[in-house]
Order: sequence, then structure tokens, then C-alpha cells
Amino acid sequence: MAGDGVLTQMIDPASDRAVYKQIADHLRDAIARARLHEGEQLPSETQLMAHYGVARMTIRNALRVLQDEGLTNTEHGRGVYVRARPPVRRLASDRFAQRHRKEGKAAFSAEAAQIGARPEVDMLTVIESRPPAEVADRLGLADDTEVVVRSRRYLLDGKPVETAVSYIPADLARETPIAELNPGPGGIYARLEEQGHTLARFTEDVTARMPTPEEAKLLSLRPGVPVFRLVRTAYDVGGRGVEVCDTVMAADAYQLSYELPAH
Amino acid sequence: MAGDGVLTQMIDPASDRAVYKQIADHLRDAIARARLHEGEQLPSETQLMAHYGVARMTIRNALRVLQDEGLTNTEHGRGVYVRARPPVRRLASDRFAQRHRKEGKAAFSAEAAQIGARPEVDMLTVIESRPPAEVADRLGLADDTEVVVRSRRYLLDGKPVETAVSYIPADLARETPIAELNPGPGGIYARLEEQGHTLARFTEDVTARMPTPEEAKLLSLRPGVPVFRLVRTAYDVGGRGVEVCDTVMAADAYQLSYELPAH
DNA sequence: GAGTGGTCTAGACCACCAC
DNA sequence: TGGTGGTCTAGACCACTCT
Repeated sequence: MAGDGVLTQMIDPASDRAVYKQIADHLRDAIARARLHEGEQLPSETQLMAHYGVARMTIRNALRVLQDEGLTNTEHGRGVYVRARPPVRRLASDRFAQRHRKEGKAAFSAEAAQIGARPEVDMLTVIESRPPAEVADRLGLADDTEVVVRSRRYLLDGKPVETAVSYIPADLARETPIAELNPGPGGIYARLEEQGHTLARFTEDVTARMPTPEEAKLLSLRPGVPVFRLVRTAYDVGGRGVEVCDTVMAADAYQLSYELPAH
Repeated sequence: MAGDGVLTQMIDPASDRAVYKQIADHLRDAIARARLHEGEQLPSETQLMAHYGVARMTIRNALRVLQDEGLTNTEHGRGVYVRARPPVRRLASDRFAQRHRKEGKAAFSAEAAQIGARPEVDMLTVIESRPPAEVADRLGLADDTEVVVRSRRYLLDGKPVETAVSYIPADLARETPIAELNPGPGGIYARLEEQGHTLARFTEDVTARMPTPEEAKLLSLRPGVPVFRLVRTAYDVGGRGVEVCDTVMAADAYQLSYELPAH
């Protein structure tokens, strides 16, 4: 039977620890020791009930603990599986270096090429509206200044990995390719530079939290996977904020790498 | 009664959406619209059962959804409360700049001073052992080279906020203050520089995930709060890796800020 | 159709907290 | 002591997946 090799330990009725927690401990231990390896099916709820002699709710509570820890992956009608970690994408701190733009590639497609995946963008919209207060602040604009808002979702090999919303002051973007669905080779940063807004630096503010239900849906997130929220601000050589990009990414698919000066 | 002002909507029996999800939606909405504000108590399970006319398990499933999203905070014997977001600590990318060390302050105490909190370190241990493969790799050492391992937990105003484990090649640390419990003013980076290992740069690799049970305990994490894992490597002017620091932090208490070059 | 997990009921007893 | 959430039982019916 599926994964029944792990059904060796029993409940300690003398223990103060809740039964469902003991069962969760057993299963977590089996995963840690690779008695249950990646992708392997756990014993079914029925099997676990029979083995431990407890009610179904108790088993389900135990399985929920593992789910919340991100250790398992439940598939309705199929079973519970040890989660296989997705390949991690490393985002290096030089990913917005000018040399990439000069090669005509936007950051995302440059990245995708590097790992041999097929990049794709969908749910692309471009509108003009007023910026959220937080964005207006970063761009040094009044709240009622119009900005061009570019929203999109990025996919790799057909799987959604990241949502992004860019805000560009309307006076920089209006009637330029930046306000078009396709901004052309090198992406919007290349267009900004062509217009004389040579980019000097970026700041990135990184937070992590559990996803909202909408984000979970958009990114096909499994339960127990947090998201990174990364807000990047681009500044031109004059020190003006020329773009804010608000991105949300599945945290289990990314490692962010940065260089810090020591001086 | 506590929060009973939110008990206005009812279940739609015609809807395909599970009853517990509908109830979770109602409560989430009430929180989002601030009909339930920060720190306010939600209606009790008994009240919710009576209002919606469902079994307790259904209510508990709904409350679990909010818990998993990090929106609420359950206190046994007291009630369920809208989570108050802790004050966020912003970690700037210049936090390891030499000027801070020159002032005789380690990064953590400099930070604490800035926000007017009382810094504290506990559970401090210093041992000598072999580095994990990942660490050996970053330090450019063979797996069997000894390193000095400094483990500690940082607290602000008595609350644990971060665990950290530093690895320093034994030939740099042995028989120096770095291998002592108290490394002296400016911390271990100041000591490394005194020994001629002037620091040139750091790299930081950031990931986020749900905490292990041990981490949840060490950091007093509430359910639904992910952790940042930040692995920092310090390099001296000769390009040698001189320290790896592996830290785990409650993600809801931090915002990491970085500067990226555009050239 | 057989087996899986998803939802839901209607109870029970317990541990913790505030009064 | 009464109210709160924590754990657990023993059922039921449903939706999904695979064969």
C-alpha cells in the first residue's frame, strides 16, 4: 500500500501531546528521514485511521498540520503527497544591469533564457489612473497626478510565477510605447532611457506574507506557501523616481540575492 | 456582544461555494472594511453557530481559513481577535556599513537604538565544529575544515525577533575574541577587520517559507506567519569569504530594503 | 465502481481565562 | 463559575480520480 512502510509508530496515550500532533510528528519525521521521499504518497486517511485507531477528524487535523508547514500537497480524489520542491529561480542583484537591456531583453525574458524556460506574459492591461498613496510617495508625486499602470502576469513553461504592476508617471509614458501593450525590445526601462531618463539605481523593498485568496488563485499557489512582495523603484540620474513596480511571487520558487557594500 | 455588529450576512444555500468558505469570506470582508478593526474580538464560535445555523466544525473551518491567512490571532479561553500588525523593522542595505562598526556598535544594537527598543541576546553558544556543506561552499572551505559556530537569539524589548548562526573559519577566529561569548565592541566584523581582514562586500540570499515547529517556538510565531531566511556572506578585500551568517526572522516584523545598481 | 479527500452534523469532554 | 477555544468521536453525503 502507498507509504505504509511509515506506519510503525503508535500513539503514546500517556503523553500530554495531542494525538493529532503526535501523528503529525510521526509523519513529519518520516518525511525528514526520507522514509517518505519527495513525491511519494502518504498513507490514506482510511489507512491512518485504522493504524492509529482514531477518528477521521483526528487524522485530518494531523494532515492539516503538515499541509500548513508546506510539507505536503493534497490532491482531491488522489491522495496526499510529499511536496516536491519546485526548482528555485535565483534573482541576482545585477538583473537590471544595463547590459541586459542593451541586448534587447527585458529582465524576465533574460532570466527565462538563462534557465531554458519558455517565458510568457498574460493578463496584460495598460490603463491610466491615480496611483496608490504608497506609490505616489515613492515617485514623489501628488496623489492626484495621473500614472500609467501596467499590470501583467508572468509564466514560465505555462506556469504562473509572478504578478507585477508597474506605475510610471503619465508625463513620461503617455503617447510613448510604454503606454502600449507591447513596449518593444528591452522593455520599459529601455524606453525610459531612450527618452533621456538614464537609470541610475533601483531600490527594492522585500516583504513576505501569506497570500490572499486572489493571489493564491492567480499564482496557482498550494496551501502553506507564502509570497514575496517586492516593490522596486527605479530612479534616473537626476534622482527622480521614474517607475514603481509592485510584484508578488511564490516564495518557494525564488531566492533573492543581493550585494551589499561594506564601506 | 463582541463584534456582533458583523453578523449581518447569511449563507447562500444555492451557492456552490462551501459554507465555511462563505463564512470566512464574510469575516474577511468585515476585517478588510474595518467593521472589525485591529485587536477587536470576533464573535465567538457559539455566536457564529447560532447566527449561521451550522455545526461547530463548520465555524472552526471558517476561522481556520482566516488564521491561515494570518488575519486573526486565537487565544485559548479568551477568543479570536483581529491581528494587530507588529511594528515593521526596516533593514536597510547599508546596515553593515563600516561607519556603524567604527562607532563600536554591532548591527543589531545600532538598529535597536534607532527605533528606541532595548536590544538583548540570549541562548548564546560558541562551539567549534565542521560546517554544513552549503556553508563550506560559500566560505570556499573543504567540508572537513573546522569553523567557529556562534549561535544566538536576538530580542527587542524582551520579544524574540531573530535567530542567527554565524560560521567563521577557525583559523581566523580561534584564540581571538570571536571565539569568546562576548566578542567586544562593534561585533565580530570589527574584530575581523582589526586582524587585517578588511571587509569589502556582503552577499545576502533571501528566501521565505513557513517556519518549522522549532522556529515557531523560538520566535514565538503565531500561526500563519512565514519566516525570512537570510544567509549573508562577508568577503574581505582579498575576496575571501570570512563569515557566513544564517538568520531566521518573523516575516511580519521585517521589511528588507536593498539598493541595486543600474549600470 | 472503488478509493480518495472535502464538507458537514451533533454530540462529548477538556483546558484556559476572566470574573 | 460560565464562557472561550482545543480536542475527539462516529457517523453522513459529496466531488474527484483512476480503472
